[in-house]
Amino acid sequence: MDFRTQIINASAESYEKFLPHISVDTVVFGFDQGSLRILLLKMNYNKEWFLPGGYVGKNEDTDEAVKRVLHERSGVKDIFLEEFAVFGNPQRNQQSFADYPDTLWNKQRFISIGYYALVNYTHVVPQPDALSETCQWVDFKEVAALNITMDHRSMINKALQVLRERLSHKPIGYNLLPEKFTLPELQGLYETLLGKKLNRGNFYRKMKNIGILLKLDEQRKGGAHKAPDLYRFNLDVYNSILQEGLNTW
Amino acid sequence: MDFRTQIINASAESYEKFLPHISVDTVVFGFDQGSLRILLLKMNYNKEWFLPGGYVGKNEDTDEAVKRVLHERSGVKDIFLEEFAVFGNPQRNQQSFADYPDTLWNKQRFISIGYYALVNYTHVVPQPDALSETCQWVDFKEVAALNITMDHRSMINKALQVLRERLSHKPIGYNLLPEKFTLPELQGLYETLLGKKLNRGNFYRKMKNIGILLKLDEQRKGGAHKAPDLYRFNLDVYNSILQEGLNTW
DNA sequence: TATTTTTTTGTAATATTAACCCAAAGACAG
DNA sequence: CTGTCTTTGGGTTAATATTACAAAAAAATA
Repeated sequence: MDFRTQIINASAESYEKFLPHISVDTVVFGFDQGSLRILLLKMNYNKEWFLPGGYVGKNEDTDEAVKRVLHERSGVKDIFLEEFAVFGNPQRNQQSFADYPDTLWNKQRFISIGYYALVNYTHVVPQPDALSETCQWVDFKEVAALNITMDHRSMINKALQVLRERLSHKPIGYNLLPEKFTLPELQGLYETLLGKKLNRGNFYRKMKNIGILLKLDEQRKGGAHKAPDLYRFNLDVYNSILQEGLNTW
Repeated sequence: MDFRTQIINASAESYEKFLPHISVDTVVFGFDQGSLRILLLKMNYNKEWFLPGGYVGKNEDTDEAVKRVLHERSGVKDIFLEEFAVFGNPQRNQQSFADYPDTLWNKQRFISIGYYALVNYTHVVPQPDALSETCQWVDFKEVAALNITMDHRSMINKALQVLRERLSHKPIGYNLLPEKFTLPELQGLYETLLGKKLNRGNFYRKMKNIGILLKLDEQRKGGAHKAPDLYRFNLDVYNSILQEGLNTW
């Protein structure tokens, strides 16, 4: 079955199952070896890259819709999700599928709800959908060079901007790091998310003062040089700060 | 024309003009005499209070839709707006209009995009719509005692929570205060938004260090006691910080 | 009308606390 | 031993909290 037939068949089904005019798109952040990565797909149709996304079932919660879509793309359930912006320009997907009939599901005007997700890189098995030639992790630094569809580039940038702002109000790391991790690894995560270096001594002290770290009685052996201490998060404290926020002012 | 006829007539028109299943609701914040107020309407139908809101035209930007709605409710154009959350629970408006036919526009499942607006209290002339008995400013402290429809109370709380978080990354006041204002007034605004007292000396120094204030060569006469200096915002600096954000970390 | 009282503003001086930077000590591989 | 990386501690600077006080203006008093 060729791409055209596929997408026209899917169209009819989508009108049945989903709310019209509403889509969700997700910027999935992963962290591996000190670099920030996002999950992208590449369309068969026009070879453009795009974010994992989908539509909201007629009786489905929007958050659940995103979780369903991400489970299909990554094999992971229970993903940490937050809405970060809505993209409601009526022209945003106007040029898409120009050579298809106007009644095609995909040619509707879509208001897209933007989510970001934080996932453990190692748990993800990227799975392309039927209309994509690939689904893979892309280093954030390489995103600038890609041909990205519609407004998905600005979605990515906005997601990171909002994530950075929330970084000063909420703890982060539980969803991006393995269960046991070292302080240099946590610092590396913050540095890549913020895009700048932080002072080591201050970072250690700050993290310890927040009170979300539990030092384990073991160390990460095997690497060259001194073995760093392993930590895990104190989930009680972590979650309560996620709720109440760190106070500024 | 009675309420029932009215709403059924409006229904047909809404199906023509608006995107289905999508609504916008706005928490309009105003500031007067040291107290925080929000704009609320009271439904004729069931006497419940609700936020000014509406629907998105089939070829209208979501932000524009909110501006249109707020212009109708307040007479004000060029309102400062930010999206703060999406409310997508499929049950959120389930009980509404139980005694009306299922085909009624208002009985659809709606995913609502939540905005907050910051407006100059004195510029607003509240205007009820055809289905409401009143549209008025309500002191934020009195909101808790009101009978509020659907999830609009949690919308209000969430709006204030997000606004407080953004307060440490963005300047505020230009949209809520008169053009010329005093430092005690600005401090009062921050205190009511944050819900706590701030130290005078530190607040003064902090504000002056940010560099968004211009001290005028005049004072607020007429009140009792010492006449405070008048200030206005340095809009160039103000807007650039709105864009780039105040840096934490 | 002149003077005092009261209250708030604007700012300075000081103490306390937190953030920041640097470098020494500890640990481990080679 | 040596080099490199992790931790920790000390010293410094910046931010915040506390206190104090003079200046200003309306209101009260004489």
